[in-house]
Amino acid sequence: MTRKEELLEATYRYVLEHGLTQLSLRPLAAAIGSSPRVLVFLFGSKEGLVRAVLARARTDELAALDHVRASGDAATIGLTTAVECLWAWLATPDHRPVLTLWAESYARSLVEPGGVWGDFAAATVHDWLALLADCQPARERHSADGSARRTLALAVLRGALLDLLATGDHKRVSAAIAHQLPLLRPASRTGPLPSA
Amino acid sequence: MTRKEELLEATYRYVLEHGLTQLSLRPLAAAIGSSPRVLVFLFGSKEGLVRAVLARARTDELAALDHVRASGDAATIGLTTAVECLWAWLATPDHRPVLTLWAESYARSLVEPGGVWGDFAAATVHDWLALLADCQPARERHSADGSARRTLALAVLRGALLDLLATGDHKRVSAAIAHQLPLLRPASRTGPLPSA
DNA sequence: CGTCTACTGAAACGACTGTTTCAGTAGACG
DNA sequence: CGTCTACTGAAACAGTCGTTTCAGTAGACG
Repeated sequence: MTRKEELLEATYRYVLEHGLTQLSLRPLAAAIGSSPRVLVFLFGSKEGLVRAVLARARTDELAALDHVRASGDAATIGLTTAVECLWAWLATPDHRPVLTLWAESYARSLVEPGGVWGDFAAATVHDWLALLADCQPARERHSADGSARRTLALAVLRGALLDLLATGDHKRVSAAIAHQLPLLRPASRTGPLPSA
Repeated sequence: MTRKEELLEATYRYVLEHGLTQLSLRPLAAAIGSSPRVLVFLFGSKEGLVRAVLARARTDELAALDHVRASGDAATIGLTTAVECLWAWLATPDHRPVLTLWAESYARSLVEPGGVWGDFAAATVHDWLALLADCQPARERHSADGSARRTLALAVLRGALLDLLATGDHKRVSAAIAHQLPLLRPASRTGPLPSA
């Protein structure tokens, strides 16, 4: 592992604790045992460092998504199972820092669309919708109804995440997700079913 | 209207365009025709000004909530109508700046819980849950099931808002909300109903 | 040995930050 | 008129910011 990779990992850990929008080179360098000079030398500029951190965070996010894809042939598990699996990942306490960073980056890209943060918000919406589409049966996937239903599934997950990050009330929010799960079946079979 | 109120309104408009976390006194003062000296004199400090702006934004938010409460005796409209009404407000293009500011403040209070931003995120979750509880029938309101269902309603609204702010795809997101509406009826009557 | 490349510490640069100091101005009151 | 209070413009203060300059050090190669 090169020195650059080491410093990126250390910076990533620092950012998970202190946030990214107010990141400053001198306090960061002091905390991770480096210097502003070296950080700029290795990453080109502070902007380059921030980009690298965002890319590093994206690695974690994509890993979570791939974990869902790998939990069986995607198209067979359906939205319900996908949401269940994704929520299990989102609600894991260890993932809280990276999810807070995610929320911070999302909001930042809404306020300042251009520049370093770019279209982070739109990109992540697209990523997650693509995953959910992969989990839908082919016929449902390409229908307007299917588009609305995976959009709904994503909204429930994102909204529940915001609630959980703010209140920490795992029990209440997970109960809400549990409420929603049976309602994500194909439209022709909405409502309480005798079995799957 | 005092000079202080005028400057607060001008600052509020400026913040809706430029964001709040990166607010700086000199560019702000230049844009609204004042000076850093006067802003500090009137609001005590930059922190005092930020607090005043947050309180000003809260005024808009509470006005929207009261608008729902006033649209009929709250307890009689139910979660479905409440969500429908709230989404109409959230999806109004004119409200986009204040909602972006809301998302920014929400994320900021997650990253830095203490200080100026305080418990903004937790407080706003509580406000909205309280409104939704007001819209539930008394018996449902005090049940664990009712708590989960209004939590779910809030999550859908918040998640859909994040999607809309990032993509602007009003049609797709509103379709998702429309999908959810019939599913928010009391649990004993979940699923497609013959009528209300 | 000499030389070249990769890397890094210390310090300085200019631009910005919130805040304060100082010197007023404008208006009300006696 | 004098005086007092409320307000404000200009400038300076001390601090931090990202970045750059300069002067090296360490190691590889010939």
